[in-house]
Amino acid sequence: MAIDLKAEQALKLWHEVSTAMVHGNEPDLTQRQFTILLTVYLEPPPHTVRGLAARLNVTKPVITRALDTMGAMKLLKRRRDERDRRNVIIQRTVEGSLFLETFADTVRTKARELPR
Amino acid sequence: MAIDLKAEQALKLWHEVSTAMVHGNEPDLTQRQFTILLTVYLEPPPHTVRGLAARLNVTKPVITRALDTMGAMKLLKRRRDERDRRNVIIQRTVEGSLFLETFADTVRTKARELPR
DNA sequence: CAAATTCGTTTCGTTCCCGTATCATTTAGC
DNA sequence: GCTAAATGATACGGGAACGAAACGAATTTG
Repeated sequence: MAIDLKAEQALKLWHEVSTAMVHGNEPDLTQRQFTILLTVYLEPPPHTVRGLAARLNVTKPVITRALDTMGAMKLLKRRRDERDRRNVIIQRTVEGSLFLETFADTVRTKARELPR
Repeated sequence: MAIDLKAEQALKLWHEVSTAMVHGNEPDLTQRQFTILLTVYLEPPPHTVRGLAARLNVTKPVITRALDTMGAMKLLKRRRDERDRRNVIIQRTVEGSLFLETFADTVRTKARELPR
């Protein structure tokens, strides 16, 4: 059975989750950074700087900088591709998985509490 | 019937909507700006700078600047409170309503297409 | 009516993100 | 081997957002 949302429910869901994130003290990621993080965790590897840039329609430095920032937060990590040492493979971390699990829980809770 | 999402569905929904927004050429709002916009459109008026700052746990200049930015985009507008001229009332606009309607449509479409 | 308070804005200095252009390293082609 | 191409990182200048503090205007208080 498909997930069917009314327009107001959709907005309310986004509002509550966003408010929870802004209000809380979780890592403060930009829209792009969060999108990059989700892409790495949801789409099949391997992920490269170039691939992510093309996938999200942004320039390469955007990806490099996002990896710097989120790498420092331990949400992602870089690894050299040994088969072609020009490439950098972006990998998940335990901390990143936990962060996204917590986020998913927030979404689920807010969705369940949505008025009909 | 409550909206019941699996963790993976929640992440996937966020990912697809975020990707659509990053990829598209819609107004580029920060997380905070978008949250402010949703608050103004979803919660009962009147909305003041001070009220929004307290509601979202941010400083007042954050609200003032967000109103500058989003006001220039015509997503919101300011009005003096004539009963107490120290206050500024934040109001919706037609453009803002349209923008959020389009956004809600994106969420609904992505939710409906979610795998089980 | 003078002083204190409230409200939104502005200023200041800082930090972060952006796109363009360029760089170093590695690989591929001849 | 030597040049050309590919990949990711970096330098640079510009713009936007940040928090803290100070400010002007309006209102409330004593």
